[in-house]
Amino acid sequence: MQNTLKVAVIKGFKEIFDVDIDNVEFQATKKDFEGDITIVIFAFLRFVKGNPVEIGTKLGTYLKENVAEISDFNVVKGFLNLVISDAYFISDFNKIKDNATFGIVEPNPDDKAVMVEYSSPNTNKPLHLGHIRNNLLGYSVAEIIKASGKKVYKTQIINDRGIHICKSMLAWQRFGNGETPETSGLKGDKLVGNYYVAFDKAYKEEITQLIAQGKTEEEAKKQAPILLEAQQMLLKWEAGDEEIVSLWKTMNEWVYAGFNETYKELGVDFDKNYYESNTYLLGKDVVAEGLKKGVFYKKEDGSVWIDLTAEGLDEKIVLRSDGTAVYMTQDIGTAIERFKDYDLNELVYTVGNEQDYHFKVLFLILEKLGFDWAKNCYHLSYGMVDLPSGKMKSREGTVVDADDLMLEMTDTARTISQDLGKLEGYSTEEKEGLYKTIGLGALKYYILKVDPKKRIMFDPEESVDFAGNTGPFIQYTYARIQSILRKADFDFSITLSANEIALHQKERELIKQIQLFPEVIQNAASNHSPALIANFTYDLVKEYNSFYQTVPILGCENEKEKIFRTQLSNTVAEIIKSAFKLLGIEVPERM
RNA sequence: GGCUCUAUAGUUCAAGGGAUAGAAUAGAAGUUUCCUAAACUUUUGAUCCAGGUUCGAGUCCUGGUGGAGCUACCA
Repeated sequence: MQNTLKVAVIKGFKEIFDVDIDNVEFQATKKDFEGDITIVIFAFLRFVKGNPVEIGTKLGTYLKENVAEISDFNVVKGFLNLVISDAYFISDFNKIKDNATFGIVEPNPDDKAVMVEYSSPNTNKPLHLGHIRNNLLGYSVAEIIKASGKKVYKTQIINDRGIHICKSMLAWQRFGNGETPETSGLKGDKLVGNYYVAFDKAYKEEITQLIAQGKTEEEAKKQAPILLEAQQMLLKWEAGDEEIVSLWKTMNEWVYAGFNETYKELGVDFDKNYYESNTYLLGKDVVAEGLKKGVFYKKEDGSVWIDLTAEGLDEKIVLRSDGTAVYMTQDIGTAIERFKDYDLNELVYTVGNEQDYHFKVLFLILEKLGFDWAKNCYHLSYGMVDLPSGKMKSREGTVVDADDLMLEMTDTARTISQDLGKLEGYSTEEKEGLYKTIGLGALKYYILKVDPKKRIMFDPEESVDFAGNTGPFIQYTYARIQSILRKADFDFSITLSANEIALHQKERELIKQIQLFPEVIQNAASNHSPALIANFTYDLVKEYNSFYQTVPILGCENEKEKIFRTQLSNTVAEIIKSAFKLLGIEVPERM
């Protein structure tokens, strides 16, 4: 429609005013004014001198005469509001209702793919609320990009090596008495996490002792025997010590089993896992090459650096003086590896905003090394999840555990559902599945509706609601529509033409909202923002509920209107379902 | 100190440089003979401050102020 109008407007300006307009911008007409689509005349004042109202009137008259779909117009100040004919809306809606994948673009198999990295946990502790935001965002963005017509690979890099896992291993050796997930009944990640905490406790005790013996705090922190032992263990691991490597493998397997449970509950998945134990040596040869090319330089002590002061950043180390890799080295190597492994065009990193600087530097380095895909790397940066009690700190035990939180949400959904008592005739199993759908729907929607780069204040006690702009509110609308469809004992699949029905105002509004869906998906994909999908869906539901309360659907006496309104309901439900799928949220048939 | 992000109703979130800044929640008042009241309708209430650019600024620019993060030969 916009394209048709654009051509007509350009032609109109040429014929009426004899000027060439390069671009025309449209916006949806505000609800308080009559019309469907609006052209802002002010924007043309630099081409055509004169009174905006006069220009708008002339253009409106021209469009009404020359564009079949424009049935009327009005001009308010500098705004030309165009009224689009019912016939256009009805014929467009008929196309949408028969299109099962409306808004979703199939990927072209020949196109290069997008890789989305998210989650990327450490193997020394369970997933927490921060990981939930990361996982939900990464998964949803991957699904949205897929729906926008690109092939997508979901990946995570598992940080399975380093001093942190040695700490858990050491504590387990010392205090564990051979405890396993089986003997303790604990999830593997929880078990290993407990030993990480145990290490920290023992470490702190040793520090206190050393300080009592007269050391400074700094000395004590560096000299605590348990820490030195953990560092020894890391060296042994790097040397391939059989006993250490075997323990490392065992404990990591426990953690992976635990993570997989959490991922499954959360509804996220991955196409490929990268393990840091395999990738931590990558990147060194690239640094060597870069050194030859003069991208990097070497200091007297042998460490390698890049000077980014010309770009307004600092100098950054890329290789230690002992020749070992740092985080940046690995990331350089891993990025290159990924572009070798897959036919990629774009790489998205879902990582918290505390690493904004790191990724800015990383992308800049890749660009300087001459990789032209560097400009297609994107850091999907998101804000922290804050608790009323302050920042989450794993060492202080002030974290909200991912599994616990999901359980809590399901419990809340159960309580509310039971109070409402609407699920008679459902088996216990079906009910439990539904509580999970609703509870997780609330959690996911709550987190995804917020602009990723903003921080979220999360109050576990009360912040996740079931009324208002929430997941369950939208799920409820879907379930209600399913109820209508179950009761519709007539054939609502037949297609009605424009001369058979006249549109009610609420139906026009609803169709306009429905038509936006494909554009919203594209926008959400290019902005990497699930929040756009969430807020669109909420607007759609608001519009539908208003329609639902205003005009009778099954109770409508006019048979054709009844059919049309049922079709509208069905289409709204289909879009809710598609949109929520992109957010990783399920929709219930009943609730 | 330097760099980055952020600031909108009491609270949680919206607003592609466009019209009278929208929702939700909390507060006040109402609506169930049709389809699920987890709904709907009405109502009170906000752009951190000072400049600038523009026909037009919550949005862009400059300078403040508040909040957060980064500024490791940790990851």
